Amino acid sequence: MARTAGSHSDITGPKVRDTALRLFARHGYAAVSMRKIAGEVGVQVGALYNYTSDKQTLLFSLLKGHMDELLAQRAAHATATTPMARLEEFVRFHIAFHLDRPEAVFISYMELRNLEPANFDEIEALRRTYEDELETILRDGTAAAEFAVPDTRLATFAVIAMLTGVNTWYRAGGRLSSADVQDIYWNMVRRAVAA
Amino acid sequence: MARTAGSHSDITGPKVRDTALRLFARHGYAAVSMRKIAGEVGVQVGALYNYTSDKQTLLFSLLKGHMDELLAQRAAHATATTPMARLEEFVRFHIAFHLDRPEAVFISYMELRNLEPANFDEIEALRRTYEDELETILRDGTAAAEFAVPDTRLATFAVIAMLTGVNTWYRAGGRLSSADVQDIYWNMVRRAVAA
DNA sequence: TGATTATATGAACATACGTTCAAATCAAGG
DNA sequence: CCTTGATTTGAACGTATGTTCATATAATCA
Repeated sequence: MARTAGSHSDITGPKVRDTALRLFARHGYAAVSMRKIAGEVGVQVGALYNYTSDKQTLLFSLLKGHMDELLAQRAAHATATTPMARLEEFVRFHIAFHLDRPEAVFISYMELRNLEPANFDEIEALRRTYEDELETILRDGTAAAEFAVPDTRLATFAVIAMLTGVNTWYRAGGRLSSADVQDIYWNMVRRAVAA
Repeated sequence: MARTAGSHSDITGPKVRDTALRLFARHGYAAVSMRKIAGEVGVQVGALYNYTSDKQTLLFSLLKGHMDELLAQRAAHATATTPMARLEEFVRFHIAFHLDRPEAVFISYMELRNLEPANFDEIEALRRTYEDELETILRDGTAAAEFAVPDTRLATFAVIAMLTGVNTWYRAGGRLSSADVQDIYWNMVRRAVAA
């Protein structure tokens, strides 16, 4: 017996995960059937259930994996000390990370509403943790008079929306590199919040 | 015979449209069945087809109506002359308009991928028209040395993403009014682009 | 090789989908 | 009141959905 156990211990086959990620991003969770995923993997639909307990768990697992990696990589890259340097680091990290995995980013806010409540709450808590890192930077910088931000919570939302928006237009291989985009956006963010 | 004619002339019943808008925004186009819409309207599913030729046309009609109103209202509110004043006017208009109809805004970029190609192209053209208005302002201001924007196309995307992001957190009746939000965001936008 | 375990198949299940249409109901005017 | 036309019903259509499971195949290791 190899059927996957409870939802906490799915070790979904990577090919199933990759295929589901791509199809969910392209057509949306509700519009992609388990049979479509199986077809792209090259397998009959029943075989998918050796790798996930159900479709909802597959979606949740993709979003959870994405958020876990976001927080892990962010922790690994946070080394600066002054608010200004920390903000620049955050901006560059956010753009680089998000441009590297557009599909995971896309479904991670597009398919949130298709999560069952408990799963939704778990993903939202992780997102909140990430946003709080930026807010802390903005608050520290404001306290140190490096930034002039009247409302740190709003500024956090504004900066994150602006940065994540890059994914709506950026295409790898286009006129600009990730580093180019980072330079331009960092310039705008800095001027928007600097004292 | 009263069945709706071709998709160009649907005069969908307002209650059907309102219900569909709300359900599509809450659960997503693919997850909402015609039977669910009918149930909320208080009618059997067959009756819906007196008001729309099919489900896809219903979605398209909602998005088209939203974009048409966006462009019409924008045209009615564009009166300023200097780049700085025009930018402020655009920022305040965008926030006010979007905060007023969060559900229409939500489905208008969330359900784009569920449009058939021809319908998608039509909505995208309207969106592009709107974005071009902002880009023109940024270019004029840069030429007049009022703004310092290295890449007007990127700055356009950045500003629009930042402004539209308001809809992800704003809730009517909360701590801030639409005017408060406009003040705070205009302050950030101005500093991000000003020379 | 033979036994054991891990995967894959193919068919079935109950349910849901978008759409159509004859028949029933309703609204308005003469 | 009766006719005419607009609207709604209720049932049916073919197809698709997520999930299960006995059976068959493939891989692993003694």
